[in-house]
Amino acid sequence: MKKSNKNAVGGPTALTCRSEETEPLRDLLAKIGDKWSILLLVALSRKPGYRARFSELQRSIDGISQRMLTTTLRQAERDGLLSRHVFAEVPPRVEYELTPLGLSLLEPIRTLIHWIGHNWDMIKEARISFDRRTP
Amino acid sequence: MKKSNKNAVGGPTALTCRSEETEPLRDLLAKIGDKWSILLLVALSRKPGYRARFSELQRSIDGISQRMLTTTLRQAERDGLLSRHVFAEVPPRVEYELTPLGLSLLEPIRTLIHWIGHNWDMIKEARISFDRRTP
DNA sequence: CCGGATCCTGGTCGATACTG
DNA sequence: CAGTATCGACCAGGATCCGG
Repeated sequence: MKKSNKNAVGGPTALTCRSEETEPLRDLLAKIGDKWSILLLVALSRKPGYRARFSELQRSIDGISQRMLTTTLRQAERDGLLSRHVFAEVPPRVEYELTPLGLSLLEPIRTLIHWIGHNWDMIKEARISFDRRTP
Repeated sequence: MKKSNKNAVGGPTALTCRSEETEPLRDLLAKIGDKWSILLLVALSRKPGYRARFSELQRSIDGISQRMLTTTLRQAERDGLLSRHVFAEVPPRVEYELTPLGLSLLEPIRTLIHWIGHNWDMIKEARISFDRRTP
C-alpha cells in the first residue's frame, strides 16, 4: 500500500483521507456522529456501573423520541458499546449499561467535550464575524 | 459567560444531557459530526501551515462531491476553523488553510482516531456476534 | 479550467397510534 | 413499561449546469 505519504509529510501524526484508510473513521462517524449516540453514551456515563432504564434515558436525553432512542440503543448495542439486560417481570424492565468498550470511548469523547468548553465562545464569535462580513 | 459552566462540560465525573448544557455539544456534533467535516480537517492537517486548493481537496477526500466540499468548506470557515485566501488571477486560485482554532480541534480528533485504531476490531467482532444471535 | 449555485431524489427523523 | 408500525416532512447530498 502507500505508506510513503504517511511519512513523507513529516507531521507527528500523519493522516490521510484515502477511503481505504479512513473507512473505520467514516464508519464510526456514521455511527456516533449522528444526533443522539454521543448524548446517549454521556447519559449512561453518569456514574461508574450506572444502569438506566429506557424511560429514564428518554427523560434524561432532552428531545429524543422513542423511536430514535430505540434505534440508537440498538446501534450501540450492536457495536458492543453497551449491554442490554432484560428482566422477565411484570411490568417489564430493561436496563442498559456501558460495556468496557463503551466506557473507553468516553475518553476521547470527554476530550472533545473539553475542547468545546474551551473554544465554544471563539466559535460563536467567528460565526458572528463571518455573518457580518458576508452579505 | 462560561464561568457558570461548573461541571457542565469537561467535568471528570458529572455529565448531564439537559439541553441547555449540551447545546454546544449538540451544535458541534451537528457541524463536525456530519459526513465530511472531520475528513476535511484531517485533509488540511497534512503539514503544518499546509494550504490546499479546492480541487486538491476534492481529490484527497475520496468520494466528496463539489457541492458538499463547498458547503463543508463554508461551514468550517464560518466557524473559524479554516481561512480562505482568494487570488485575483486567471485561472482563479483559492487556497484553504487551517486556523489555529481548527488546528487545535485536531487534537481531540486525533484522540478519537487513535481510539478507533485500537478498538475497531473489537467493534467489528461485536457486530458479527450481535448479528449472529439476532434473528 | 476553477469554484459556486440550482434542481431533485432518497434516506432519516419525528409524531402518532398500537402491542406484549 | 418498553418497545414496534406506519406515515409524512424535511434536508443531506449527488448530478448538473452556470459564472469568470
